[in-house]
Amino acid sequence: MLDFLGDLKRTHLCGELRAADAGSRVVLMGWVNKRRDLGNLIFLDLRDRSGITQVVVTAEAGAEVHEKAAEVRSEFVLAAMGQVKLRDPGTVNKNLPTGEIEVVADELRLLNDCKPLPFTPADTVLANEEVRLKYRYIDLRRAEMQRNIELRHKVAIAIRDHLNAQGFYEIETPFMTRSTPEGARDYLVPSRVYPGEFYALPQSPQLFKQILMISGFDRYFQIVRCFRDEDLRADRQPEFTQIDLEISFARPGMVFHVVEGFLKAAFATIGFELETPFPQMSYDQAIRLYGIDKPDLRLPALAEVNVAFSRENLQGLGLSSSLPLVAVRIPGVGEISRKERDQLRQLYPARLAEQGIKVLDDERRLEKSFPEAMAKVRELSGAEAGDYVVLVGAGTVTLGDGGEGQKPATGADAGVPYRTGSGSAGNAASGRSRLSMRERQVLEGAGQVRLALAQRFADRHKRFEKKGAANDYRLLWVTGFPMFEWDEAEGRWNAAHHPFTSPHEEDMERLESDPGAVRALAYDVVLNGMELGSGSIRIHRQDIQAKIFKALGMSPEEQQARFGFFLEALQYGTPPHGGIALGLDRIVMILAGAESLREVIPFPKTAKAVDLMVDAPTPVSDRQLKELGIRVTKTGQ
RNA sequence: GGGGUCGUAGUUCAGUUGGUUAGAACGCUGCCCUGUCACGGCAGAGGCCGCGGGUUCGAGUCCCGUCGACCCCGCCA
Repeated sequence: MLDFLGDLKRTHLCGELRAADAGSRVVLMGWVNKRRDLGNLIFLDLRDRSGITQVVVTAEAGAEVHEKAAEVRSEFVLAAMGQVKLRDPGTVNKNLPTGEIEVVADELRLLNDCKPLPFTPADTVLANEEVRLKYRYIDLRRAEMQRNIELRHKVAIAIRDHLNAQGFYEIETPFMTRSTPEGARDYLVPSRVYPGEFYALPQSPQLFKQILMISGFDRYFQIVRCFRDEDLRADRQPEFTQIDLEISFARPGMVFHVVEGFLKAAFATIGFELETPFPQMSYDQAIRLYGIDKPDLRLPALAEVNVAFSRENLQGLGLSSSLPLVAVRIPGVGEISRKERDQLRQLYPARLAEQGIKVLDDERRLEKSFPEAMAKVRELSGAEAGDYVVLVGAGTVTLGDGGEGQKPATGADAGVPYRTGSGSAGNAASGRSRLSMRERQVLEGAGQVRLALAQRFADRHKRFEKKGAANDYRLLWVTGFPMFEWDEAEGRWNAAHHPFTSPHEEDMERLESDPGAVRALAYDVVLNGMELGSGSIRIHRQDIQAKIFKALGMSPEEQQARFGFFLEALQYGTPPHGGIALGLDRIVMILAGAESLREVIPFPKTAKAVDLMVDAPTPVSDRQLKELGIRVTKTGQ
């Protein structure tokens, strides 16, 4: 028999009571985390989001309350009234913040019962994720999920407070907007009023926030949901939350300062003091030192070790002498058996072999053949005893075993500047050392080997623990990204960041002559190998914006059709501006020490973009389709 | 789209070389128990071995297909 709440009021939360409260009369309300029924003595662990308090019901308290207590099961919802009592010294529970006291109940109200559960929040072994997601409301009761969601709240509040103090307005932008088929696929929303036409859910509020700058709001931010219809990963959900901001009259340094400020505040929520400002590194440097544009600084950089070998020795090893030979060092690995080493080879991306990139991982054998060179390699890479070192270089022979499907990379050793259509333009002109396509392949290959090994040996070198479980937060800015990337499939240039990014002022005249050499005023903020956010100084002049669209192969008509409203807006007094967007989910994931975004999103989707709890997506009725003027030609099952 | 791991009771898992009636723990039901906090004791219920097909005298186990969860590649301006 269930009771009504009546006008009963809660006096305390379940995690609040301490020894000092002994003697006071309290009313607690919550869920039964666990019951221990000893017959005439029953213990109920009552739980709410603040914690757990032990409620004791004895037979002496009266038949009515005792019978109710005996009836209670896991996750029943009840109100317990009684007196706080100090526990006898022998019965104190040191694992519980409230463990010094208990509530001796003289009355219980059963506010609701609970069916036998698929799993309980009190379980020590975690249920399968499929089950957890289907019964997400139960899963979210678990202490860990409660902590994660609370942390998310605190981080969002800390960031809001910080940005507010810095003069930012939080301004909402539409969810139903225009499809701009560039980059990720859009989620579309059909229009009933205009059959055959669609709104799109925003991949980001990019154009709206730029327009807000045109409108004179000076500093905008929004903690906003964004949508991308692409395949998922542990760190990618189709809907995700961004901390989106834009600043008028901005220089990159201003954006950096703001981001550093609110990240400091976010990390403070877990009691971690972040050092600011963050170091900065150019894109080229990142590739050279780490073989990736989002370097994980917790592990040693790559070392170029060509000088250790003579040209003949390199040729003897089947390696190109004119391309980098890179040492990858993973500290603290210790002895590796032959069998282990063979297994490690499975971790290296298959693409390396196709590209003719060699991984030399038999150090003992190399030492035998080239003792001096290998000593030099260890010196150059800073290796200490127990560090695992493998060499990555470009093979001279790119014909594979079977000799098929492994065409030699064109211009292999020729030092052809990467990303130039012509293959010859402006290396010297820029005054910057540009990586050839082949050099980049070697360095990126080494970067991938580095990450694969780092992950494999995460348990052996403490500094690099699993994805989220960092004890060491290394942030940095990566700057000077190329403006364009050559799209092999489409045979044209793509915007590396997005087409509203301003080219570097010095590189403007190369827009047409040598697009591959143009740097963008774009920047990423990177944490332990994960891209937390990405931003840029935007184009604020219509003429430059049109040039960029043109460089991207967009005809004036197409520009007009897709971005006409924006090109027009740019002409009505647009201030210079720039901004950034950071993934809130990723930040919270890192702070929570979680390994998947799903652990910090209350209602996430599965890898196939399904919500298992509400079972979405679903087919819709013919009536709905008819109203929208839509005919379905292909169904999922 | 491709590769990998997994799918057995409500849950987490075990299940040998293909061989009788598929097990354990927790949970659930009933009984006992006044100091438990992973309470304890006794008894009991609970299975489409993801689904479909095949091989076989015989399939949880082998083969093919399919569905689902997870991880990775592609993809993610």
